[in-house]
Amino acid sequence: VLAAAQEMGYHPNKLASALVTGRSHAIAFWVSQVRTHYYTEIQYWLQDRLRLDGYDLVIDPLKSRKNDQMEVITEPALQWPYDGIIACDPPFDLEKELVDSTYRNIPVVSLGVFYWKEADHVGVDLQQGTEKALQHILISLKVLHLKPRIAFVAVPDHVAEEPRYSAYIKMMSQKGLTPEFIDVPNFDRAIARTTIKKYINKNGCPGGLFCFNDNMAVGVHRGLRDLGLQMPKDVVLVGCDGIEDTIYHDPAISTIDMGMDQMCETAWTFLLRRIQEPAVSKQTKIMMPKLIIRESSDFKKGKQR
Amino acid sequence: VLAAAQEMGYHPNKLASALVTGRSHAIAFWVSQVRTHYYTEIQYWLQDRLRLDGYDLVIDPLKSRKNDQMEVITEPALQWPYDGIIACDPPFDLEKELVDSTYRNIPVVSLGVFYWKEADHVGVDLQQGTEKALQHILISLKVLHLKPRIAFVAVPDHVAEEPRYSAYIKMMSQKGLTPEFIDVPNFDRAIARTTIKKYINKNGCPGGLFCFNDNMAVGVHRGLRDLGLQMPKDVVLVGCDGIEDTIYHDPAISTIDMGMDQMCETAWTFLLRRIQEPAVSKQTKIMMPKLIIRESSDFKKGKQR
DNA sequence: GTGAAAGCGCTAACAA
DNA sequence: TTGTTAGCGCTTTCAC
Repeated sequence: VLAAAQEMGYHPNKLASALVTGRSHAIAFWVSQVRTHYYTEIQYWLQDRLRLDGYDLVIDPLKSRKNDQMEVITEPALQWPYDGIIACDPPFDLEKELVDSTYRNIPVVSLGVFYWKEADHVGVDLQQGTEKALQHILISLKVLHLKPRIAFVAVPDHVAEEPRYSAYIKMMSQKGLTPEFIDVPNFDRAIARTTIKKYINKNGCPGGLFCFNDNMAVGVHRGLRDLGLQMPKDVVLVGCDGIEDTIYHDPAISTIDMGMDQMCETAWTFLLRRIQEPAVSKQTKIMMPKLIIRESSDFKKGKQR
Repeated sequence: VLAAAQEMGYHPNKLASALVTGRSHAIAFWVSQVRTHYYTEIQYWLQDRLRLDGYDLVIDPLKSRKNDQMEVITEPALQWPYDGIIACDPPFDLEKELVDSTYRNIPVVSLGVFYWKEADHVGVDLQQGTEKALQHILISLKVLHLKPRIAFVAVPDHVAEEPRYSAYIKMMSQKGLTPEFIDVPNFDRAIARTTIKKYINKNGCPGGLFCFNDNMAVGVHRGLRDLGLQMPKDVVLVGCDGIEDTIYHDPAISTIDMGMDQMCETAWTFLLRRIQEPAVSKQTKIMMPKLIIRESSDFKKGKQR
């Protein structure tokens, strides 16, 4: 009988079953910064993982094209009756939506550097990660006889309540150094590349550069190479996120590894648990990132070259 | 009234409406090679574009984890009653499924280097693209006084009925050169990196390297740099796909640009048309890729360095 | 055990 | 125009 059904091209209609059971087996993935490899890697991890449990991940970017090319934050569509929502670095102004969805009994788990403290979340303690990175940069600068000038490369609007930012400020004042900001208008690699070049031509090159994320670090890396600057001999570079690409640039880029695999795994465990047991008490985990030292900042490598 | 509905947290249930109208506004995206930036870029293009027309893209990878880490090709789930399917470089053994879905009246459009000739498709003529690339490599080799040894870096299983492969064979015999294959077990960047190093240590370095795709080109690029080889002075490198990352490596990697944006736009136009008018006659387009010459193969740059 | 019937939340067709 | 109703394809329940 089943074989005959197969032959006739029968496929069960998931829609109908979802309608009656109230379980769509669809999970929404909310992202605001879609077009960076960091979010892509997270998406892959999640997708792969959810599939093992028979769930689909529907990407629901919080940005979209208006008119022709502009990108604006939109309200999440939430059209499907999702069984759950995974919110990746949700913007703070979205908390309302998050409340709404828990009100509608759609479980939410947020993950990343930003997270929603009042619900299940998997966070990353970038305060510590950043401190380690800056300490490492300072040592490298000393060994390589570079000037103790460490600049922070970031998009100014995204710096409020930011652990990277506050750790940077704190560390600079602790060490008696002047904070130096290289402001980039957006997260584009191309913009980072041109911005760093303009900045250095105008202000000279800081000894160390700490970038908000790896995407910008890649752009900055390229800009430095355009100027013929060598890492770590002339300047020490460290990014943040831990995307795989950082390995393949030359020199390989040091970064703060957020441990995406663990982060995703834990977030999904939390969400699945809450789907199955809505009343379970709040689930929380804060992860410790790891500093990965590569050629772009490693003074040992610097001496050889 | 509508305001009141909003207040009470009413959201229409897309499932129910889809069930009755027979329109889910969900499009399946079939990919076999998910974890490369090429497919990611395509996914972004499509997602962004579909959203303008109110459609969701559900990623339906044709590979998934078996047991713990193995990846195997699975039958596409096709659980949702998709309004259409976008099949990106579908493997030939999947044609049966594609027939099935058209039989079930789900429109399919395939796009990429591989495509399904019997239905709507947007193809890319890589035969021509590869020829241009190889001609360019030959010129660079001559100008840079490198030996006329051009190797093709690819995964052997994926080379059957392949325009890159056949164009390479053809061009080599035309020029009286011996084809040289660097076989890489899979599409991983890490594998490409180690493989190229082993190969060169054993066989010496070819003057030119043509890589099956940009992902492998990035791995190869890194391997060459590990060996201290300089591009294009010591070896000339060209990839294929046109992913943005190729710009950011140093030296920037030459590539064959498939014109993803145009490809995606056209594919979606075709699919939407067929959804609205199922009887429309077969829609077909073959695009011409562009060779983008960058530092990794540009003899002009080569002389400066 | 096997079979009929109710109903999930909508839309579309029809009646008033 | 407005209100009522049938039914999309399943699952679940309840009767047999």
